[in-house]
Amino acid sequence: MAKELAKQYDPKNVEDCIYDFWLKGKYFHAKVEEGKPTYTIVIPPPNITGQLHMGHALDNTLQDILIRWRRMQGYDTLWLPGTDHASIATEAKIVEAMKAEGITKEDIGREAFLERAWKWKEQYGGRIIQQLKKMGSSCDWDRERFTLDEGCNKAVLEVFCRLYEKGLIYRGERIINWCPHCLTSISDAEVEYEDQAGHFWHLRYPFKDGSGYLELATTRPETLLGDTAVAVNPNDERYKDVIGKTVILPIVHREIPVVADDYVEMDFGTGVVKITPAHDPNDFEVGIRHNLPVINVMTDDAKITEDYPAYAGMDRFEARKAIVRDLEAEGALVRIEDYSHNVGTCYRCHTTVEPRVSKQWFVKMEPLAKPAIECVKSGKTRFVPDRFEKTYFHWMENIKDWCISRQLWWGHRIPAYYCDDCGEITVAKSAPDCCPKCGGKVRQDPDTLDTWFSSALWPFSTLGWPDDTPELRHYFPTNTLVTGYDIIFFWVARMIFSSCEQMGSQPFSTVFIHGIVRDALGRKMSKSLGNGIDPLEIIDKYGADALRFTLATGNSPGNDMRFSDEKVGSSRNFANKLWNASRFILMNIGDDDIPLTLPETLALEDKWVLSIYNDLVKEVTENLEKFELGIAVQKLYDFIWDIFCDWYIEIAKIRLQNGGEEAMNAKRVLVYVMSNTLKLLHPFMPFITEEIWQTLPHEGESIMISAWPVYDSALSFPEEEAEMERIMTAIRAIRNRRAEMNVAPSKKAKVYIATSYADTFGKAGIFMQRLASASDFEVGEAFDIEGSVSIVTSDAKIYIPMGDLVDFEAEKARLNKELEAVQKDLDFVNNKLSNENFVSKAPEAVVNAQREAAAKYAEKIALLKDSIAKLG
RNA sequence: GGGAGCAUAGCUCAGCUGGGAGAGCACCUGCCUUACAAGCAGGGGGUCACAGGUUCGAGCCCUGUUGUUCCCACCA
Repeated sequence: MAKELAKQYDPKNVEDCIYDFWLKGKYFHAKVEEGKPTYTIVIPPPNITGQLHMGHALDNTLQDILIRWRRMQGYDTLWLPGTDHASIATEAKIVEAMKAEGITKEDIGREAFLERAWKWKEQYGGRIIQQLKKMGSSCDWDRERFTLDEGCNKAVLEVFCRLYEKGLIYRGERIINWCPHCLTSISDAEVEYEDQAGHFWHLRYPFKDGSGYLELATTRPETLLGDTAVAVNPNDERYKDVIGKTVILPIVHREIPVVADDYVEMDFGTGVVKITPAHDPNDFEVGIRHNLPVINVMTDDAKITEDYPAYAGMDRFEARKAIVRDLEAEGALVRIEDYSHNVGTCYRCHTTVEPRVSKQWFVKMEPLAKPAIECVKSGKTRFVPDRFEKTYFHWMENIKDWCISRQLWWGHRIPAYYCDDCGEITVAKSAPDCCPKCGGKVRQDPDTLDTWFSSALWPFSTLGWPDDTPELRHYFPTNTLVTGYDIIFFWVARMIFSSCEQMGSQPFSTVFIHGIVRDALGRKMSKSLGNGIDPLEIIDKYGADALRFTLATGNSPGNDMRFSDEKVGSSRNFANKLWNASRFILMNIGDDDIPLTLPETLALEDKWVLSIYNDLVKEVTENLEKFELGIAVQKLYDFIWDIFCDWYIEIAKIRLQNGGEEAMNAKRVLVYVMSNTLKLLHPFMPFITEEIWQTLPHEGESIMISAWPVYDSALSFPEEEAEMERIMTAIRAIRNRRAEMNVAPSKKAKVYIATSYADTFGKAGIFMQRLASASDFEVGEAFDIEGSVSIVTSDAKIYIPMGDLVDFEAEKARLNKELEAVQKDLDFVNNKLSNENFVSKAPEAVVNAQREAAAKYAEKIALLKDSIAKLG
């Protein structure tokens, strides 16, 4: 039965085993129980290319805490897991692997490429799932999904067609962000702006009529090849006369007009701007307003086209140098100025994006944004912390159309079919045999959709939509979405508008936002810095519980946290503390049969610990409801370590040693408090709590399906709490005094307590022996002890005869010092109480508390004075 | 240019709706007190960034300042 347990807890022997036990019990599986309240979380699907990092570890710890807690509360709980196909990232990985073999995408063709991609997915896609299991994640693995699986594809096609029919998806030639490295368009959200040091090249564009020139500045001289106008502000007095004139583009020697447009700022630079509609979003708009030609001067990989033989084939930055040189030779270069400016880069590869005109598919956002804004404004979806709603609104209110087509193969293929004969475009869920208009041959659009298009449908596509499934009816809308603030735009916002549009309802009621996990120095963990900490290594070293506990403790909603090894170390110590507390209990109960209920007779200390435990239940539950996970876990830590271990167990030893019924009662309370506290801690530290709970007397198969404790007014004992507090104060005061005097714990001394709380202290004698090195103990109204140290608390005066150890002068000085301090306290409180305004305006409870404090201080002063007087 | 966060003990951070400041780590002292030295007991250490204001009362609310981090934005 009672096996010999190691002094130190070793998570390695425990965690995998317990996880298998949970899987075998099917405890993670959501059963779709009609009539039961539900609690649902869909996982932010990690990329199949990814390896578990601290961000995942935090995100999934928080989700698992919420899920486990709600499951114990009796909800029909679903945590739906899955992975994301991550089109750009995955395709890049496979292309790279092929490069090593010396082949390209084009060499093998689309089908063979996709075959490879799926193979890759089968091989590596499950890796991160295994890693999530190491964390203890209680996902319903029977319902694992993939953003590119059949069901998600069905949902994607449905949404695409619906939006197309409503006119909310269109195809058009627009200026988009192009990544010359990834060779695809990317959305606005996927552009990351970086401040880069660059230059301002001041150039001269001469008038055709020879009447001088216009001076302007550019940060990108190479785009000059595509200039089709020069613009000034219509209200700019300086240039009133040149509007409509013609200038000669340097180097190219093309004639281009001077146009007037409000876009030009008069007080910036010279007030003249070169207009390159094909390579600048603003210029593109200007071009439309003035009906300017659009001249694309670059290839897909950002090299100059054959149209400019002098620069053809040059990379854009190479071409820049060559063009500047030629400008200088031509006398068109005025000067070069240092200038730092914002440059857009690809979020994946950080290549400078090239704005480029091309034909792409777009989602018209404005009509979709409106209901999505309303969804949050009305409170159907709320953000925790709510300041992120501001971010969300700002983005939604200024949203532009979403470029959704990608020039990639790995992804959901756009369901648009073009007729080569008549040019008809057919958008349909399944490929038409021929053109519905002319019967001609059709071919499908080669492009795929932005990965986020399918992730946007995740909360309902994973539940079976567009089919009407029991899961969808039962679990949708979901409850909580847990994610980092860094993907509010990418994902959260898009799920909200997609759900509002397709489901007519919010996808989830709460968005619980967390920050990012930084390294010990506060730096973002990154591959290039090499400062990433591998969660799996941490688990290996300290255990998953310690990692989870650390992440939960550090969590304050929406805030970043720093991660360090030392923090996990103290979490591990806590796990060990828990382990040893349980060892102590197990050693004491031995083979005894311990009922799981509380005994009829409760001792003072029992009532005290139960009362505090009972409040803890209430507080932890409330904290969880408010997503204050870090506060909840801190309270559990304090209770377990300070209250239960340091005080209750120590005191319980007295009765345990006495044996008999007393001992049995103590055991029952120990088991009761311990196992119920384990339940409260279980969502945070699932493995060790299960392990201990199983070895303690228990009912049921697993702690993870046991009932979450509820507050019980029968366990509220405020009177006993106050009594214990008096005793504890006295014990602390004695310990303090002895420590100051450097008295070894082994040197026991008799303790006399003079107090008006004789009843209370009457019960404390044995505590004093155990916890305050008392050899003997006496309570009375007053004592007159020769050669003793006296200690004063607000409830009692304590004498400890120490004989020759006592230095009367020092003793007197100390007491006087203390008297002074207490007098100060009393003055402060009295000052408050004599303030008319305070007494009349402050709440009664606050005033009463101050009055009580004053009385205590006064009492203590009296006792101190008495002591001093006795010393002569 | 707009917006947001942060500033509390040597370090990392809590501090819920305003009622005399807390934890962990680190440090100092004493203890192997048979659950735990990954521990026990005790201790030192803070004009809560600065300046105003509201209030009987401000770490907390308001205004401004400074420092710092981040997000958004088309000034070529």
